[in-house]
Amino acid sequence: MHITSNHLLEALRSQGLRITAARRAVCAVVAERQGQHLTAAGILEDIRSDQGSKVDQSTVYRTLDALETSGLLVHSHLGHGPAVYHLEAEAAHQHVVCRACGAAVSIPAESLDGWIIILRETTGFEVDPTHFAITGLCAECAARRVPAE
Amino acid sequence: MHITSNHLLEALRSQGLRITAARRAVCAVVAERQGQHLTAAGILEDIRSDQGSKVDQSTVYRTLDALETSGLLVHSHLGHGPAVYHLEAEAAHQHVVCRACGAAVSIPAESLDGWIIILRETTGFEVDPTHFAITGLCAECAARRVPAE
DNA sequence: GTACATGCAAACGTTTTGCAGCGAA
DNA sequence: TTCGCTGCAAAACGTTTGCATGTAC
Repeated sequence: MHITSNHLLEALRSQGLRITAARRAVCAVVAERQGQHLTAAGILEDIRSDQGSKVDQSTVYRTLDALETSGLLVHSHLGHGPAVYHLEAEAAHQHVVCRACGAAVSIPAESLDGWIIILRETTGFEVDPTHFAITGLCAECAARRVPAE
Repeated sequence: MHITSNHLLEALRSQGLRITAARRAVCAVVAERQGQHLTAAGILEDIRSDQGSKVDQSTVYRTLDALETSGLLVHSHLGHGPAVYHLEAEAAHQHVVCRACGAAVSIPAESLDGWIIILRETTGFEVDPTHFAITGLCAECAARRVPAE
């Protein structure tokens, strides 16, 4: 599934919001970079360099917020650092991230299915199976350290 | 298992650190409030009200950091807001965080044990079972929205 | 006495907010 | 024309750091 900038703008319009140059710029970057982990700062820089236009950071945050309200975008806080945004409709990219070296390991999606179902039955919580990051230590870093932190 | 303030201070001493009034105050709160999700700000307030003494926030952070180095304390980032601290010796639990309302649900660590073991055997990755949050929708928010499945 | 720890204050990175003017509808 | 949106600047937030003083050992 491919989301275009127009899809995003249409979602904003259907919320009764106006289509402005700033919102076009943000949506263009979000559509262009889909599949990546976007940060507000990264989007801001893209707009400045790729498009040469100037949009304020507060406007970027406000637009991302509107896109989240529309349900097309979600953000997560993966530990330290800025929040990361990605399209809700993106393909699953489940991975675990090494907190020491930053390496990402892909894991089979099905392996968690049973647990997700149990969690839903016991707590009502709907785990988002398409996107979450788990931290830990990759094989290399685990061998180098005694797990502590 | 009950951890006392002295356990914590002893751990600091064995790192070659000095026992000071500020560290006593922080350890007292951590020991007293075990089982709860502590924040740096909450610890600071406890010290001020419960004990009437004054400790600077930077000292609280530095002491918590030292306790983490000792391995007795861990912290997690549950999305928005401040980091939460809890004793390592406490019953391990995962945090599941609602991406809509930010509510955090604690779940027993054992429910993931099988999966963690499989992951270690297949990829060598050592999941840190206390330091990650899984995103999803809590029961309330899931009921309010139709999940874009 | 000598490191080390502290309080203070200021800096930090990320995000939010107040406001006057601009611009989409 | 109207009200929503914008840029700007400043504040808010949680956390970290530099430094002179204080204190455990």
